Amino acid sequence: MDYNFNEIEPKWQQYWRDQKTYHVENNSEKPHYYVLDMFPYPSGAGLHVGHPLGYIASDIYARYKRLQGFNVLHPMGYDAYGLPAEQYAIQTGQHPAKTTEQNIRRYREQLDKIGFSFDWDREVRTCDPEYYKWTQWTFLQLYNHYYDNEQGKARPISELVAKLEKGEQRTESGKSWGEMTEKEQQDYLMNYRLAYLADIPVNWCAELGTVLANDEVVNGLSVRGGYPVERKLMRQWSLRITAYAQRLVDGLEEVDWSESLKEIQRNWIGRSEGAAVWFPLDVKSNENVLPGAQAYMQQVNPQPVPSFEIFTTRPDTIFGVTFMVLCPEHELIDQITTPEQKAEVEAYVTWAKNRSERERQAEVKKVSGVFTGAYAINPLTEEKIPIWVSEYVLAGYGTGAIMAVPAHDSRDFAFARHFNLPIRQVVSAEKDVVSDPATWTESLDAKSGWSVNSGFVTGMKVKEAMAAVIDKIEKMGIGHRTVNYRLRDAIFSRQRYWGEPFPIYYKDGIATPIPEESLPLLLPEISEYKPTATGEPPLGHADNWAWDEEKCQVVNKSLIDGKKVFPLELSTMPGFAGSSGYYLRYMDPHNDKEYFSKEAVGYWRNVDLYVGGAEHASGHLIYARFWNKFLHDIGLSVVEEPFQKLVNQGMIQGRTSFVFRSKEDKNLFISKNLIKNPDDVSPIRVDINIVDNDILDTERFRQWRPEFADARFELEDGKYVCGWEIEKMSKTYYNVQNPDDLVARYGADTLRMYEMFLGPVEQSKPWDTKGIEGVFRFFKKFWRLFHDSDNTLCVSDEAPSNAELKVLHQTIKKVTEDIERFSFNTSVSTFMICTNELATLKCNKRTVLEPLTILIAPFAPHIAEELWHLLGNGETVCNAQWPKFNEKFLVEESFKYPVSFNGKMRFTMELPVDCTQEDAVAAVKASPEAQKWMAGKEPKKIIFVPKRIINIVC
RNA sequence: GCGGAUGUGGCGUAAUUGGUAGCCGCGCUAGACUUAGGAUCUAGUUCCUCACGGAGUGGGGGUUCGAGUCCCCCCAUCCGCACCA
Repeated sequence: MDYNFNEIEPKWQQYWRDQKTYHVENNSEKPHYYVLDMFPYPSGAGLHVGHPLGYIASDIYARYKRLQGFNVLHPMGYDAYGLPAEQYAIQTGQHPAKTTEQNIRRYREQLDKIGFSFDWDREVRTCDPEYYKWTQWTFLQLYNHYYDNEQGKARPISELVAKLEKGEQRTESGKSWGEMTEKEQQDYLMNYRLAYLADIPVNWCAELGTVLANDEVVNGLSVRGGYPVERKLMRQWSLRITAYAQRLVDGLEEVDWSESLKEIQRNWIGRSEGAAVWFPLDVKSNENVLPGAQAYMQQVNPQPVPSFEIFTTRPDTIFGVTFMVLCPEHELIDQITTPEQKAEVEAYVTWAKNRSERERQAEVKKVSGVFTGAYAINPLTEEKIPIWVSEYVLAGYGTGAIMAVPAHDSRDFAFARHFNLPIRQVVSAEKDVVSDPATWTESLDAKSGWSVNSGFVTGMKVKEAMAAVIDKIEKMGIGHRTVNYRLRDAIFSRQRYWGEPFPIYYKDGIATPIPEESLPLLLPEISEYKPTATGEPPLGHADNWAWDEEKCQVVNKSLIDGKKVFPLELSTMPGFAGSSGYYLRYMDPHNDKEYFSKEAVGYWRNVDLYVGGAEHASGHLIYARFWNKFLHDIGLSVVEEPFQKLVNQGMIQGRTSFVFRSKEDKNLFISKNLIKNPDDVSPIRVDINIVDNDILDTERFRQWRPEFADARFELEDGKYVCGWEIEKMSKTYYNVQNPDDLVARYGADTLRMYEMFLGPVEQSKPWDTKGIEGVFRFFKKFWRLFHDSDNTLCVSDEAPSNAELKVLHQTIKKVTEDIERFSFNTSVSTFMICTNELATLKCNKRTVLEPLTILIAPFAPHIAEELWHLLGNGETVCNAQWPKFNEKFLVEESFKYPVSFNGKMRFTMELPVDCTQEDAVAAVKASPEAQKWMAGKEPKKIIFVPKRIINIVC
């Protein structure tokens, strides 16, 4: 064995540990660079080959930057709170801390084998009290701040109180601040705090026994586990992330992220511009039922006549309104419904409210609704329009009421058709072309064209009409320009055990923070991880879970007296709490006085490069941006956007292998290409470990499962060929490729290089072990450049030839450019070409090979380190200097030594515009430069275009 | 339905950024050395054709001296959102 990775890799991994090679200090003369990976949740299944993909890419970049002379922060940690550990605890009674600890140890072992350059001294774990102290601390800061819309940033809640005391800010109820009771004041402030408690409709998952955030629910099912989720009104902690909606949209302009990811975030925030308009109720036609409604509406809106507020993005279509629709939850329904319609409306509202999210979403296309009997007045046309109630209007968006323009909104159109309501065209695609909407099969929704039948805006383009209508509405005092966001506040409570406790206790029903000095508030031990018999969250089982205000400490809850000792909050924080600020903590992970010091954040600023999966687009990446913006407002983080450049690595899918069992004979398995009719066989997934290049190891297959012991095979050319399909990598599909096995067989360097060679980092691709042999072969060849056939070092100090130098400098140039563009697959190719060419040239010159070990060090650190030392260098290749390429060998010298990367050489010279092929050939042959370049050889082919020659193939 | 992305040999991919396709690797074919090889080396490998030659980057059109690359229209696949007024 010549290239012995089994010996090399553990040796240098130990060396790096001993020498603390990757230890990073917070101050340096060198420029700083921060490379971060999304830290993993340590699941019980361990790593599969998909996990390290991003880590390898970021490690290459971090090592490269270090060689370029940067002080590089490249940390790793664990997102250790989470549902699986708790579910496991419920089933087995094992403390989640214990399983988490075990899983972390396994992850660390696996990571270490791959040779990453993490500074493990900076490791953080979200479940560590040293760490979650600062998660709790940030929560208290959020609780103690509100968003000041005038200054456009978070300010201490005490400033708001001061304004209220001075009477500078009116309270909505009309009571002055001084007249309010303590409880009323606190309730009032809750409407402003950035972390607040409120009764809100939440996503309740009965199976998991907890509420979930919007991004944790997909199609009415929980992301974890896939259990049904229903809407329920509950008193929950929330984060007022909506206050930052505009800044979250604007900030996307500042960062270097992929367009698709920015787009996902923009859609999630869902900014839409439009107008809010008051539609007055038609009082005359409703007089008999309206005294209550009138009083109510006069109270909630400043209009002289009782009115409904609607939101629209198409104010230009206001002349086409033929009815109004309220959501079933709308508070005015009861008041306006006429006695004749009452029974029907109530039945509908009850039915709608009891439907689950899933039912609603599954039946989106079904039209339902009911007429209230009441009418409103279109404020511009003064027409009387009927008011309906329907599910398709959502309570959570806008005002829960819409003006319906069936001609120009497909949902309104469907509704109008179903209930036979009038449809009126007010926009035409081409100027002045109108038709009878009765003949339409669909509405004209596009925000383009011209207004028709629209009073004073008739003839205007849609865009102008929008502006004109809003101006008019504002002048009339019945509405205004406004912006709406789809983004909702983030629900922050979880009815779980394994998460950060809230540093909050309840004094006379008022949420009260525990003093900052008493943090962290430790997660208590409990006997059982399930909810309590009374339906309280698991923390209800904790005996030591009450707060003694005098002693400032946690005490047994039997001591609760309502005077000094009070109950503590029973829910815990969600997963995204701990992951929202971890990148800042890495800067100063052992600081017990502050979240992180001003010096540390002043030096590192923000993450320069963040690598991770795109699945966090609408979760973690929004929450972290919000978190960071808040910390920026209160003067902690120095850059508003936390992640400057973001690279999303693609998912690695599994390639599942199948055997085909005959339906007639249970013991007969037919090779893929011998199947006559697919219906005659049933495909069965087989473990990819007993399949090699789609060829089944029939012996091992018989041993794999008892039921296959008597298997017989119909072979082609003596082989059993399996079928395959690309699926998610999962244990149950037997298609999981474990990195440890590959490291054992080929070494970490080969695994690293091969994962990069697979294709662009950003692309999702199936795992396929086939090609790894090629990379392994490359390393053996590379090793042989330095060694004789008897495996002794054979590097010479002779001066290299220009041909050799040309190969080296081309490699330096190409690899440097590739790393900068994050195109690691092409760098691997470059190394292979370089090695092949040097082997052909029989190059063994130190001045060529030594820089090469540095170039390959980011990709294959172990072999690079070994060769570096074999060449007689001390210290570590990790601190070497990245070689610079010399143009001389790329341009001038290439004339003499036309070694080329793709078998073609390029030569450019000026030619007349009307030059023919013959003229060009003659001109080339006559040119001294070209002659020099071709070095006496005859050109085989000259490809030219007017003005210049492109390729000359010798 | 809306939004985003992608489409190149048997397969993963590359293409000097608009320059005359298929680099590198896998696989395959032939050969060499070998007791043997799933080791190593050499040559070949887009397709059609014995060959000459021709076709060719999902399909169709366009711009250009020149298009895998730019523009328009389809088709297919993947991802995200989904009654958001």
